[in-house]
Parts: sequence; C-alpha cells; structure tokens
Amino acid sequence: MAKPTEAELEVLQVLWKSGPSTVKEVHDILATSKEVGYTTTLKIMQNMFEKKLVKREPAGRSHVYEALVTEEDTQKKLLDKFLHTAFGGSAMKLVMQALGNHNPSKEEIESIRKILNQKEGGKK
Amino acid sequence: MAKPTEAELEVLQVLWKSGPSTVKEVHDILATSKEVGYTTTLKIMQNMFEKKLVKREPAGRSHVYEALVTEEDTQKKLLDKFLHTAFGGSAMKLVMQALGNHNPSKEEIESIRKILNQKEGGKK
DNA sequence: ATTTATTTACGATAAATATCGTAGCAAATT
DNA sequence: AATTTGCTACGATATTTATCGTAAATAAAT
Repeated sequence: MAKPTEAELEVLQVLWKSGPSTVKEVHDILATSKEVGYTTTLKIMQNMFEKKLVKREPAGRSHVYEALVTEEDTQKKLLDKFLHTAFGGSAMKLVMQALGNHNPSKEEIESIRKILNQKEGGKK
Repeated sequence: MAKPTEAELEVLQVLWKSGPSTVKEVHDILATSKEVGYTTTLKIMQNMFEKKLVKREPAGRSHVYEALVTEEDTQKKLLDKFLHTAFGGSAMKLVMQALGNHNPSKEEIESIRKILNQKEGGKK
C-alpha cells in the first residue's frame, strides 16, 4: 500500500466517514474547511485511484469512489512511521505528549485505564 | 518555525540525542541505518541552517551544528498536525492505537496512570 | 435542436524535497 | 613544497506533491 499524502488523507477521512462518495461530495466537504479548486480535489482522487488507495464505479456520468484501505490499517501504518520520524520510536513519549496537550474527558480517561489494565494483565 | 521535513527530523533527532555535532558525526549515525551520501546529509543540514532549524559554529575546518528547536516543541507541533491529518483530530484514537500496537512496560504503564490521575484531579 | 451545466481527462506549472557530483579550499601528511 | 584528505559550497537533476486551466463528453434544461 502506497503511503497517502496529506491531501490524500483528507480525502480518505471523508470517505471513511461518509462512505462511498462522488468527487463532488468529497469536494463540497473539503471546501467547507479550506480553499481548494474542484479540479484539484478531482486530481487528487484520480491519483488515489492510480495508487489503488480507492476504487471507483461509474454511476451515471460520474464516479463513486470508495476507500480501499481501512481507517485502522492506515492509521496504524502512519503511526508507526510517525513514531519513528518524529518521536524516535518512543511510543510512550508520544502518548504522554498527546495526553498532555489534550484534555481527555472522564470517559476517555476510563477507556485508557481499561487498556492499561489489560496490558498489565496480559503480562506474565 | 518552519516545519521540518522527514529527512530533517532524522537529523534533529541525532542532534537532540547527541548534542551539538558536525555533519560527519550526524552522517555517520544516519548512515548506520540507511544508505545516504555524505553530501546529501550536508545539504539537508545546510537547508536546516537556512531555515533556522539549527545554528552552526565554525570549528576548525568544519562546522558544529546545534538544534535551535527543542524536541518537545517540535513534537508538539508535529503531533498536532498529525493528529489532524491522520486521526481527524481524535487524540484518544491515537493514544489507543499507540497503546494497542506497542507493549508498554510496567514502568511506562505507571507513568501513564500518573498522568491520568493528574488530569482527572485537575478537573473541577 | 441548442444551450447550459456537470463531470471527467489531460496535461501544464509550480513548489518542495531529496539526492548527489564537482569544484574549491584549507589542513595534515609526505 | 607537493600531495592527499576532509570539509564546505554551489549548483544540477530527479521526484513528489499540489494546484489548476482547458478541452471533451454527456446529460439536463430550454
């Protein structure tokens, strides 16, 4: 799987969230948060098709694009890489930064505690 | 502060870890983990000097380079961006992925618990 | 049947990144 | 003093990414 660029990731996020979508649908969403031309979004999605990050089906006169990579897999791969390049491989440094900068809700704190307990339990 | 590229980050990590270093010193370390020409490393570091990511002092016939950005600041900025592009802004998803993929040691688990306690305590 | 709107396709351009060759310079070695 | 060695400086080239204009095709509206 070729690594998606930043612009491609933005598209993927829309596809993950909204499901199969046309260029127009994706573009309309992206355009609410940034200035970008229609053909730019189109081109990015065409590139993604070339790279096999998405598949597409003709539908009427347009195409419906669908992600070929899952959110989880992609995030895992990106995280691995990011961990290495930005944090020298230290997952803990990253987790602590992320927790430090953000303000987790009670519920979130609880979910993390649960994960920690599992992790600890899992050790022999 | 201009955003460092991946190659620049690798250099920064060496500088953060080893402290002020010459191009040769940085290059020798990088070269242990990847194929790269000396002038490539040199050029990257010269670019970083232009961008003010590092400063340098002549020392004999070479230069000693030193990071001008701290590890923490840089990681925080990169994390913010990464969070947005790769995880759609969800710090929790990221933390959980990171914890899920990695196997934290007892000590690490403890440090995270401490942070969580603080966070929780800090709420009113 | 024309015209208008929507959409894709193609390709041009620009900007950022990465990589390295070659030249020049100064110090160390002979 | 001449040669070799170890640097830096200065581009040249290639690659990747981003952005968009224009043309062509097709469907919809008049």
